[in-house]
Amino acid sequence: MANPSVETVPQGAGDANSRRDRPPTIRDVAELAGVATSTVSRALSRPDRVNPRTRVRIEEAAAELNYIPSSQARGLSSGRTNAVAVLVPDITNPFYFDIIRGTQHQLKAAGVTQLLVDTEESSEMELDALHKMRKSADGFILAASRLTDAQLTEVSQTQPLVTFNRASTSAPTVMIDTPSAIIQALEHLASLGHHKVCYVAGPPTSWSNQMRWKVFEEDATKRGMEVHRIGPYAPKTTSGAAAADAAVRTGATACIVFNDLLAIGMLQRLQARGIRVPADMSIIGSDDIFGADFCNPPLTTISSPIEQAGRVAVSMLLAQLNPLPGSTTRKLAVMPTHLTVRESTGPAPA
Amino acid sequence: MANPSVETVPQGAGDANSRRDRPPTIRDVAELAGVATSTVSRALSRPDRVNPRTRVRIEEAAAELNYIPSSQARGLSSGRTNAVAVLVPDITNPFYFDIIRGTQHQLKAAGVTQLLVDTEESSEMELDALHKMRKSADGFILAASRLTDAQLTEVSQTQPLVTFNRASTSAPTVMIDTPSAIIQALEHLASLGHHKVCYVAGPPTSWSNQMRWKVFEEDATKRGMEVHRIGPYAPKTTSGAAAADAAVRTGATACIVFNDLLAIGMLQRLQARGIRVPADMSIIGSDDIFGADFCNPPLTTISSPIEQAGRVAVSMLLAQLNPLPGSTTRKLAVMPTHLTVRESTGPAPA
DNA sequence: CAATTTTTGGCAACCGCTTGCCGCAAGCTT
DNA sequence: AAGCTTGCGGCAAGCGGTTGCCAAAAATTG
Repeated sequence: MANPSVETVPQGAGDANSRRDRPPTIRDVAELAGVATSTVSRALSRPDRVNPRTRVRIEEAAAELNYIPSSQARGLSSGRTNAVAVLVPDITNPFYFDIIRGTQHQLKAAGVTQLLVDTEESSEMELDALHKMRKSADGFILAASRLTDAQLTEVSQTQPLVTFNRASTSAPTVMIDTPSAIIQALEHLASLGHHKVCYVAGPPTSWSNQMRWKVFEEDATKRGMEVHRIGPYAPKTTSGAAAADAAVRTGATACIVFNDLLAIGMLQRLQARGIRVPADMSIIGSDDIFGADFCNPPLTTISSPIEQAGRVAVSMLLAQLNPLPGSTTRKLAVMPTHLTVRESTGPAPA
Repeated sequence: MANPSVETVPQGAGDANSRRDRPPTIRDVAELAGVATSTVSRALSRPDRVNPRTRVRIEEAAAELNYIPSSQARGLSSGRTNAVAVLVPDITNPFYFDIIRGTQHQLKAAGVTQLLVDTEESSEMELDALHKMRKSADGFILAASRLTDAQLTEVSQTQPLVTFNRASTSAPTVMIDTPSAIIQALEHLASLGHHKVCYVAGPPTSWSNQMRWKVFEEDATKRGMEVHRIGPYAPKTTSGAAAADAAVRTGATACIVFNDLLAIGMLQRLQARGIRVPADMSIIGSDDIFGADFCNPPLTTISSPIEQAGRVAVSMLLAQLNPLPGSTTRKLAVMPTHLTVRESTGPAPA
């Protein structure tokens, strides 16, 4: 600093600023750096808009004061909240934990706050959250949305969002490659000699449930299998008992189950009833959630990179929020799936 | 309203307000109701501060416009954000999922937003989050804080917080009754004839880990048991293998493990090595997380109402934020624990 | 060296809401 | 009836930033 005038900023408050009780504001920084607040603001958000020298000075001042801009105030004037809301149908479900983990991770990396919302499997709550939070979030990630196509379309026109595991023509989507997964699972079952298969259905409003059933039916029929369907069941372990009993009653030798939670519940019930898995019945779950590897028997399941899906969803949303000139925003990401064969599947009983 | 002058507010925009593109602000509501914005503000936040008649009028106007106050703006002027941050060491750990679920639930009921932060088991990140978010959250819930006593004390002077599973003299705390739990577990083991017991330790910085060990050592010694200790291990299933091997090597016939994650990992390893649980070795976990009931064998574990603990933590924090005149704020809540005996514990080998 | 362009930083008007203070009108006292 | 509370609503000053606009300073040009 060769220029002494720089040091001679008007210091009305003497050293009072070194230890004020309130958190420092942009004004404190401005004063300390001897510039206007607008300059501080610019130095911090659009660094190339100010002279490198002043920028450094401001940065130093900010660092010295331990200044952190108020996201509130920033949001007020800029209209951006720097937060995105993640809506999940059921925060209790480990499947969503995985996705939350993914979004959380990626959001954090981007310096964006995650607002977590449990919509309790209800489209009303979902819509309500979407509405109430339109001001407090820059965008939304809808995991397994329960909204109708029309609702989804309407909402997506008002606010930036990306859906996860819910096809949509109106909004960017990241999906799990369910069709492929179901086909892999049926192939596995077929190779083990199963002829009578049963789909254990989840929530009727779940798009992925519908999708799974559709592909299941098509492909199993094509293979000449006897196809059954039971359900719907709530995607919880506690629903597993009913599902297991119903499954046994169909006479099927193998089940593909809507998700792991339900599958694990079935496992427990089957064991309690003395029905051996996989000797008497094979079970295939879906999602490969926490626990699928250590339940008894370990569950054969459709694995998908859920956490990664969460990250991708965030990336897509962020890309939508800050459109980069060159790149066009991706409208669809399909996450690959594979069958993780563990011990809940085996040869069809003779 | 007999006074016509009230109705005769300047209406520059005619009926343009019925369908503006931007979300309605408090001004729109004020205009529609024919009052000042301050009155709207009060009608909405301190209803008894305005005349019931005007309040109704304002409420109607607000409803008609579908008005939702901007939490940003509200926060800016009132200094409150209506959000609380929940810091957990590892969002990946099902244990914290339970507590998150509890806090989320209770916070939602209070109309407060939950800000979830993963501190990655690092006290620096924890401190950093505490600092960075001091403006964006009204209070903090520190789950299993990694902070030192001094840090905790200092922080708790600046911002409202409650700690969970981390004793603190400076901040309100909700704790799991670990001592009792460990004693119950040892009692259980003793009654099964075990004499050589081993504590499998978790993160050294974890207060509850230290606590558990302390009580374990005291009580086991008092019972004349041979006590071992191994660890520390990261509280993840993947650390279970090393822990299991080390445990076997101690010659102990029963282990009390820092948490279920680690215990389940040990179960897997022991099974892989052909060591039967509980015939050859008994295992007791802690927390009763998701999965503890369906792992193989189902895990005997220390159950505690974690989700409820989350709710209590929120209540205590909220009480601290809006002190009710009459009531004194509770400084400590201890959640009861009990031993859930499943199949991973059995008689000591002969 | 004057004229012109580009940088750089300041001014000030918000963003949407809260709140201290004030004044008016109505209700009570005596 | 005059004097005092009390209840209700408006005014206006912020809260802590951002940003369009403008002018001074610096760099470029002929």
